Amino acid sequence: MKDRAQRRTETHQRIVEAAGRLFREHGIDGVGVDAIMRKAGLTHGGFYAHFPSKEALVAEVAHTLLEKAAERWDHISQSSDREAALRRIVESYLSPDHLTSTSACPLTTISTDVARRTASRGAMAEPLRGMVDALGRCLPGRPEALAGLATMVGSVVLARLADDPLLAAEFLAAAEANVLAQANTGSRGDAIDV
Amino acid sequence: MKDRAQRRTETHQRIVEAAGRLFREHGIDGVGVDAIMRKAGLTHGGFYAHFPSKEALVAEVAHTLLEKAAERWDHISQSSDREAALRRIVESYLSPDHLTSTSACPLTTISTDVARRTASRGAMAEPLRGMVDALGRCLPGRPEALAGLATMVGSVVLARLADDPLLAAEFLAAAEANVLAQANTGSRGDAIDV
DNA sequence: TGTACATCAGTGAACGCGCGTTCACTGATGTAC
DNA sequence: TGTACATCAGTGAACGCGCGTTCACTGATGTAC
Repeated sequence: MKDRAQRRTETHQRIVEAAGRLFREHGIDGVGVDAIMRKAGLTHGGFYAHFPSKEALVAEVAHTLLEKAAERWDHISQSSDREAALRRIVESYLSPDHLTSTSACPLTTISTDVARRTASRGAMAEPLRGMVDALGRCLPGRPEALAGLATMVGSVVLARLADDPLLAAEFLAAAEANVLAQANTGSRGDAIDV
Repeated sequence: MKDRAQRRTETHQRIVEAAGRLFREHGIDGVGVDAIMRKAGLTHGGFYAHFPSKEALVAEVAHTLLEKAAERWDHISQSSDREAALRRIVESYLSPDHLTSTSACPLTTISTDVARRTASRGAMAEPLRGMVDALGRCLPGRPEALAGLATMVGSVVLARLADDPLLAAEFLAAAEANVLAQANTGSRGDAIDV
């Protein structure tokens, strides 16, 4: 029974992992159950031994993907050197690789799709709060964390839409300057130059 | 011949308009040609008298929607009172109505869908540059405009995802403070309090 | 330990359905004389 | 101005296809004695 349960869990995670990659690359409606199961090394019929519906998978994938990102940020934000932690988060989020990676942040790839679906809307809410909290630990306050996350997500989305490496790089650089500058606002002192 | 051409153009625009609303509300893959034509007061077969394919419509809708937004911002940004112009743009973009409106900015609703489709990728690039330029006229420089647009787009997307009116309002308020504060950065002087 | 039976993750054919697209057609609007 | 013909925006039935889901089944792994 233990082997069985363990294998089952492993397969379940393999499906979630495969779907996570495919959803981010082609959009949720751009990927069928068949393609997901093939990527997970299985056939489509077995899908319903693991999920009641595709919508249930979407909700789990959305939550899982953002939860992992939240955990990473949480870990980094525990560092005693706040500015270094902020720089680590911001620089990796706003790196050129993030624009094309199949492991891109779900906030920049499937957030609008997820928000529209009643079944999965809300699945990302809790890890989203976690990301705001983690960022908040590296910045003067909560408003800076909320705006900082928004700036990063928006710049990645717009950089992809620009369809021009130069404009894309400008978006990322401008966002980086904006967020890093927030570290020195409010009670911490005067703004640095952007 | 003039009546015919005029009627044809009107119908064409009616289809684009209907598709624009439906795409933003349900996503591009969430709306069929049939639904679009019915909303435009026609039957689905007539669609191909106006567009070679659904993908062609997607590209035109994406471009048209953002072009209109760019023109609005461009007009506002011509004002002599830069700060008032900025406030007009920012406050309307970050109003609670923007979260649920069927005429929401396409950058916050269909940008990821559009960016993924080879046929429509790039359709929004030119009006996107226009929006950056317009915002730039109300802010000290180009980096502030790029970051400001990213912040506004990101905060609307995340506010929708929050699935909680309070957190949503926090995102919008934080973004508003961030962008308005940019008006006083760089060569213009020290930062105002957020 | 060996045997008989139970479980159940995974298979693959089949389903109904809605999609994007095609096409023969209609009938109102346009042109030619 | 009136008549005959041409045009073409729009109709609606039909198409092939891929989707999400179902289901009878298989066979490896588990349990009972």
